[in-house]
Amino acid sequence: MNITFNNRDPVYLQVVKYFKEEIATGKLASGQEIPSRRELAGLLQINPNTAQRAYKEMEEQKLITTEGNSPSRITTDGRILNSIREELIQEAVEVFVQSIKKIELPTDELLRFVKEKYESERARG
Amino acid sequence: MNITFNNRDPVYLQVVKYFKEEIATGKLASGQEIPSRRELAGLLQINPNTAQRAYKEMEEQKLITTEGNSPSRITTDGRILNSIREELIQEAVEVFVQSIKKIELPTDELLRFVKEKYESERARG
DNA sequence: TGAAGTGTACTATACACTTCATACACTTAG
DNA sequence: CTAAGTGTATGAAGTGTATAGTACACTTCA
Repeated sequence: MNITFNNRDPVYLQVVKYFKEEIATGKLASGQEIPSRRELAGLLQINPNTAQRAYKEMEEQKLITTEGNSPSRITTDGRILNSIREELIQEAVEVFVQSIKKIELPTDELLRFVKEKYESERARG
Repeated sequence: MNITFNNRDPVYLQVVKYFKEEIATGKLASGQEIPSRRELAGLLQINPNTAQRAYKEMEEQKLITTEGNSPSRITTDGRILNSIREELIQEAVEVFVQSIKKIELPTDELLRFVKEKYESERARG
């Protein structure tokens, strides 16, 4: 569990995004068990209610499923699993373009900035 | 005054960003007068205190200056004016890269997504 | 059977932040 | 001088999030 919270966004949404990223990168697989609410709360040092809220959000988005009181699992719905990666990318690109478009920067210049920053960031990570 | 507010970010910060964009694109020039707090509030349909807070924020960032109760003006400090554009770009790129880096997308693929979205957006605007 | 763990739900509280309402001192135009 | 407009300051109100505590039905397992 390698996750650091920022103060800007709600914790439960950051948890949701974390799980989406884990799925998108294959670190969490179809049908895989995930920690219980209380266990996750302990791992991340957050309140159990916050963990519950994150899981509830993921249930509604059909990322995970829960039957009775069995441990929750990553969904086995292939369409959803495949769409998560695409969704994360499109969402990030959308937000970025909206935030930058008023500057009226030439396309090649913009791409150069992105390429530079992205590669320097990947070199570290 | 062409500005639409979202519900996610504080209004006063959206106002600040709006002014920065106007400066970065040359629509607001060095030393130019800007509306009074109450006048801006009327134009944007916001509370005068919210306008005040936006102006206060811009004062602190030295984007605008106010002497006595004369109308506030865009700063004439060339270094600041030149840095605003760069700042907006770098900030947007930084946020974008941070939000996307965990997906581990090949660089060329990422650039293709950005290029596509950016150009389709500029075609409309 | 009984204890522990599970998901779920509810209320109450605290805190940070934004926005709103009001007031005050000052300057300027009529 | 008076009235309107200006910038500024202060406290109240509203909103959303996180936390705390409790409760209940259910399953699992010793």
